[in-house]
Amino acid sequence: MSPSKVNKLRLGLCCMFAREPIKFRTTTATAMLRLGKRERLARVAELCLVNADALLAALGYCAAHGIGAFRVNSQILPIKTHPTAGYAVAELPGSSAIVARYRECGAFAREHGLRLSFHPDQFVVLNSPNPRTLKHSLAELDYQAEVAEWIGADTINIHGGGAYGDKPSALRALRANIERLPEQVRSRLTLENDDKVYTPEDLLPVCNGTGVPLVYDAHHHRCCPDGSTLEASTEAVRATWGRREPLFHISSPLEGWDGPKPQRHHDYIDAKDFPKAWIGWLLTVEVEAKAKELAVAKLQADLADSKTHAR
DNA sequence: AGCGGTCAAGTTGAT
DNA sequence: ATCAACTTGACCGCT
Repeated sequence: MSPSKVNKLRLGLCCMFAREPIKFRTTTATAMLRLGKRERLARVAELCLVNADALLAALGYCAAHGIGAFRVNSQILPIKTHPTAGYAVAELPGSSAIVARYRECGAFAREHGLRLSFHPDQFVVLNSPNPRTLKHSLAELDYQAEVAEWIGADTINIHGGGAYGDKPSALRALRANIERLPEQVRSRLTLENDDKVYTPEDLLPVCNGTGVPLVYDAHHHRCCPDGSTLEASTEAVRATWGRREPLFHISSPLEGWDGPKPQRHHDYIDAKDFPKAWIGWLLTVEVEAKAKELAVAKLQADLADSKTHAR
């Protein structure tokens, strides 16, 4: 295979660094609510600005080390949607400088061809029957879409949510709620197969029906299989992206595939776990491994190695 | 500086 | 019933 084919594939780093001294800060709602509103907003504004600087540093690291994508931490604006300690960006002292700093991150990413994504955490459940959970989920998506617009992130990736004992019904609820999303969220939204409820085959009809692409996680598919092979799912999933560059996830099991909890992530990626069917395509693969940038570097080297040493 | 308790939130499955 | 797992331990107040 030619080097140019391999080089179409870019690896992504998720949220944080293991060794490199680049840190994102956060706080707790409890601590902030001990303060008066004025002081609270000042403290939060400081963290938002510090995190913008950290993001710029993170992007600089990626650009310098051939890492083509970076996933942004959900707490980059700390406690943004908390019911009582949350805030609007415009309330923060120096808000225009904060936004300007994030837009600088966006400009840097664009100049260096870096792809940015968000992955709202487990509390964002678009098919929850609990109206408060749904409302909060929508608020969280709005917030992440706001920052995504500043920095030019093209994906906000979530899981299918709960099954609530009736998958077809839960999937209908998911689809209905996707269709009601505001454009700035929906245009970036993606769904990902998870490790215990929703497989690619479960989600593909929702994706094909709504135009929301599917983020294919090979590790989750191995933990929670359906009737489809990795190769067939790769093809079906790729089609949900249309002309956009697909985004996939890779990780390796902490204690092997036969260990007690194969869904737990290892520090590094075992090159044998990296699907050969993914090599040679224009594709982003986010590396979910605890050793973070060290794991990306190792996988870069292993993939380059498998290219030069004929199998 | 180091340490232990705490932290906003949902859902599932293992124990 | 409790708890760990999930993209990830980090923060805070105390000593």
